[in-house]
Amino acid sequence: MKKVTINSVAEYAGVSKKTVSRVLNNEPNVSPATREKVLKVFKELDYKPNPIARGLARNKSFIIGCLYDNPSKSYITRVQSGALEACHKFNYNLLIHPCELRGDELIHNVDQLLTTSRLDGLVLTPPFSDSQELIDFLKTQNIPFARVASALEDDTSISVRSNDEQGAYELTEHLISLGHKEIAFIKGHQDHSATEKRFSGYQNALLNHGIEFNEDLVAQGNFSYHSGADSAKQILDLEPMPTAVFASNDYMAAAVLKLATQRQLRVPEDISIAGFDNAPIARHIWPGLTTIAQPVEEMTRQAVEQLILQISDPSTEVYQKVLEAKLITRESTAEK
Amino acid sequence: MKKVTINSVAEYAGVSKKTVSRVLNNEPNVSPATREKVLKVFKELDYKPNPIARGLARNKSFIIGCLYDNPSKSYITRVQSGALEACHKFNYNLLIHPCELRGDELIHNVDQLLTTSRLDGLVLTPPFSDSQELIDFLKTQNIPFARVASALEDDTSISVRSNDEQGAYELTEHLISLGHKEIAFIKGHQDHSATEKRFSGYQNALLNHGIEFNEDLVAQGNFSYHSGADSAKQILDLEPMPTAVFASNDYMAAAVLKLATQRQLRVPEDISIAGFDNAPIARHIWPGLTTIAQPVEEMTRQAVEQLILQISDPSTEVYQKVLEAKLITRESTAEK
DNA sequence: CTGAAAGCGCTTACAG
DNA sequence: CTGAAAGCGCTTACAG
Repeated sequence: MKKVTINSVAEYAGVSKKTVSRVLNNEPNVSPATREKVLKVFKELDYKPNPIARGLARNKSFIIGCLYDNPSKSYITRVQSGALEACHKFNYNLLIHPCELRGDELIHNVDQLLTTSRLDGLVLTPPFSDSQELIDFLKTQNIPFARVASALEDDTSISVRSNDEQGAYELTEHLISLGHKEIAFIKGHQDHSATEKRFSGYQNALLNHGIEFNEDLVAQGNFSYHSGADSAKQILDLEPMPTAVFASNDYMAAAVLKLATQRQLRVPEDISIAGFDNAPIARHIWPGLTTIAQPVEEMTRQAVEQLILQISDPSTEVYQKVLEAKLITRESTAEK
Repeated sequence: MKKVTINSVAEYAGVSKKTVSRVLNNEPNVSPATREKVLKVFKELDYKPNPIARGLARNKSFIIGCLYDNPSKSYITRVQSGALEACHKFNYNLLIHPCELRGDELIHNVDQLLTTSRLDGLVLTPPFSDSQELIDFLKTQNIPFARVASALEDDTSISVRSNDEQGAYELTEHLISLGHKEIAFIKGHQDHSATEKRFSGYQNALLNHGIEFNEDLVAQGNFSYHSGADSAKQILDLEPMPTAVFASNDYMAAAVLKLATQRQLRVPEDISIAGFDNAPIARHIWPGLTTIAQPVEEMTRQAVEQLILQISDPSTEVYQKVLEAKLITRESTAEK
């Protein structure tokens, strides 16, 4: 079976390969008759243009790379789903690249990625979207990128995030409105900018409602279930035990719920528990978790869509957007 | 900033571009001195070979595509993680392609994928690894592929799966050994071959222990949490209520657990619940789920590794492997 | 050990 | 409306 190329098609159809190319790319300036003829030959020979040859000639790959390193698997799944939606809309494909490294290693690793596969652009998710070093590197390499959920101020690059601080503020206010005053807090991963944002939302809500901030009620997690379990132990061992726990994501909140249940505590009667993200697990456990819905898919979808627009036309205005986060109340929180 | 190509390097170093190419690819037949010289120029000019040009010349892309359509997000995450491990080991990258379509649409969609991005190979996960139609298509296209968790008999293509039937048998036997006789079963998605395998493991265990199979105890799920919730309702409404429930995956088992808890049933005292897969959720909920550990990452890792070996050398023997599944007992099952 | 030529399968820029 | 030429940045096959 011989390979079918633009040359075989041209020969078979009795036209030049430039004409074939024109038909292929739906360009004007081809008479309807020849266009018909060429299209017919495409079918007869089952011709498939070679994307690599196209890529070389046009200096494009139609592939977007997605960089991530996140202990929450569901976050990654949602990121991918949003990214894929945007990619497929424009006939791009998505290459995934988890990276566990920091500093020099990170730059080297990304450099390697760009050397192995030519990518038209990169979408950065936390914590990479907050890495100034990486961003500077990408700029020197002249490779377009978009940031998701980044708190970095940089109006020269695409950024879509959600309002973490406001979300945390609302959730804390919700707990306060239920009569809670001793509200423990579990922080997220230190490298993620969302961690500080959520923490200050919590602190500000306390402040504005005249509740004194108590450092003893704060535990350091890293967004993983495991870290939530450690923090849960620390918090549930406090005397007196807080009446509510606000974890910076749903996985950690689920860990608190598990330990509380194991200790025969009733949730929410004995203790209220809330999370953040509205990950699937928030509704898969009993009681369902009160949480903040963060539009992860939508953030990523918009970021990638804008990235592709910018690739097509570098003069496109740099898109910067903040989406709303909203409170979802379920059974895990109740009046004190 | 001018682009640095093999030509600029050759010119700058005062050698032919073939020599540069040799150094680039670590080929022999270059004197140590010239090799040194060229390597130095690489650094000075910060030369990065263009992967697309290489791809065109060698007819390779160093990209593997991963096809999936699975309601279980954690399954996908595990598949990706195994696939990535193998890819990175050989300097390949991974492109992900979820596909929701069946029949003609599916073939067309995959055809489109291959037209947009040249892929060196494809790894098929359930239910695609069981689609004879897709497999036939890929064979006509001459594109290498590997099947994960497929029950299809085809010794001409790479296949790595785990022993679903044996796993289900062991889990059922575990429940029987605890004194259970009315064991409900929730089936998985009809398009997945694992569904029938697990079901027959369950049936055979009953048979071999002299327990009559009762169709009323069987519910049809599709591996999603939602379908598990529907099946749970059906099962827990039975009179008399079964004393144990075996769901074909952990998500569905989690849904049973949630409904049981909502109904004030104590697990495992009032009813034992077990799943399959050993997904993260199995240990994130309370009580933890007894389940069957399926080596999803390892299956995919081996499949992709073999795929890459076959791409490098088509004469490589076709790899076919069945991995063991093993019982993990947690708190959700107990003596009747 | 080294290199000149041809080619991978397309597109771009130009000419008619 | 159509095409011949050159080029994208590499590698392969061959010659010396």
